[in-house]
Amino acid sequence: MSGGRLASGRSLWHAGAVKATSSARRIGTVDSKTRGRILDAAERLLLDEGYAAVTSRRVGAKAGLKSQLVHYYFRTMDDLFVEIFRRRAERDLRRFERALAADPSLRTVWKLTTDPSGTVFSIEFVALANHRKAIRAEIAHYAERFRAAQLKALTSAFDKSGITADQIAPIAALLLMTGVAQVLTLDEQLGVKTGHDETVSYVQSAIARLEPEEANP
Amino acid sequence: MSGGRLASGRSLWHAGAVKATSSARRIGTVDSKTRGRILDAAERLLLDEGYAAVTSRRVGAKAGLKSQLVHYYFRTMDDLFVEIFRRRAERDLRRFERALAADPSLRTVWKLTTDPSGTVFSIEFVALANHRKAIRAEIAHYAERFRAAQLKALTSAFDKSGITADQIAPIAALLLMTGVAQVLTLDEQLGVKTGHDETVSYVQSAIARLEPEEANP
DNA sequence: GTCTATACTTCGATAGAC
DNA sequence: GTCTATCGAAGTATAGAC
Repeated sequence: MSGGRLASGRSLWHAGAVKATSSARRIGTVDSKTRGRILDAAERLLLDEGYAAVTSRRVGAKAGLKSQLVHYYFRTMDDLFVEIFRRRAERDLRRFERALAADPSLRTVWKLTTDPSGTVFSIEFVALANHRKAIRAEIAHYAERFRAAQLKALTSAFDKSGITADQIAPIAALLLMTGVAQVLTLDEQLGVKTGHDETVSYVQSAIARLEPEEANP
Repeated sequence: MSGGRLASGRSLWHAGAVKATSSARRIGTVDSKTRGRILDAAERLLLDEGYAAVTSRRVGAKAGLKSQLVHYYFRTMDDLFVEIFRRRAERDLRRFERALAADPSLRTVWKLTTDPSGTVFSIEFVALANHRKAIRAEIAHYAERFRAAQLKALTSAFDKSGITADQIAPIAALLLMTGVAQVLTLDEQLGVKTGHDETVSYVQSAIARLEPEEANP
């Protein structure tokens, strides 16, 4: 077939000679509107077709720009990936904190955890992180932050509902919910739905048992 | 950087002109020893560096063969991917059935489910399936078979231990275990371990509660 | 800030000799 | 069954004009 990108590019697979010293190469400002469009296009591409589809040429095309502009705003494609991830993670983190501040309950955590696009996003990045060190570090960092935020909310929800540690520890409940959400989403991507209804209703009844109804439906 | 492969290749990303009719191109026999070596090398590469590292050239190098031999044994790279998957899935499936025939218990299912290489393998393929139709179909097929085999074992284990459906349905228990195993493995790949000990011991005690000790430790 | 042009690398795939 | 040779496409990245 044709050439491509994912197998050896200077910056993509090995570290590459970074030429740390000289290099007067110009880089666009972070608050540029064009830069935002590039990130939008790249994120869409990532979600729809996987990280392998995120090439400077395709991103440029999707954004209606010359592919070279991608290189103007991002020194390497790794930089672009890290930025896509950071931007999205930061946004989701805020959304999370806002929702949990408004209603710190088990069911809110469950609702947020089962957002499919969030899972697709993180699966794609875990696969990507599998072989790109710079990206792995970034993801690990946000994974910890996410878990901390969720744990905090879950802990306060447990306190409120009087759930004790000998029933289940908040952190265990969190990993359980995260895991279930992940399998369900992955399955769905494949078109597999065996047992989904039973599992969802099990989780929901477990939540209802631990955290009896109070106000919202 | 350099060229590469994963972004547009004729057969990799779009369907490509398959030229279904003519094409007298020769293909090696399925029982060839060389073919096996190619599959071994490709599987290792996939596990260690991700699917993007599986190119005909790199596979050839890893197997100590000319890359063209990869094309001799596999018409397209998609064919190679499907074969890697099929071979491994079939092997795991047999291993599964053997282990569960010997000891059809909840804890055996848990032990098998938490094999990290199995999870890494399937994550990699789910990411791959995200944008390759032919592969997705294959994975979905095996996912169903796996689940069926596991479910059968779990159902018989539940019967044996007298676990009833109003505690938890076998299929729900299966998805729960699969999900937890997935999160744990993914986390570990990133170097994140927050809450793992608590979660593992929760699962183990849940298993012990549902399925009281009998013989093996 | 954006564009044209271009260097260089790797990829998938095939043809044809041995 | 394996090798040499080669095509054509796509990728990352840079230089330099506008």
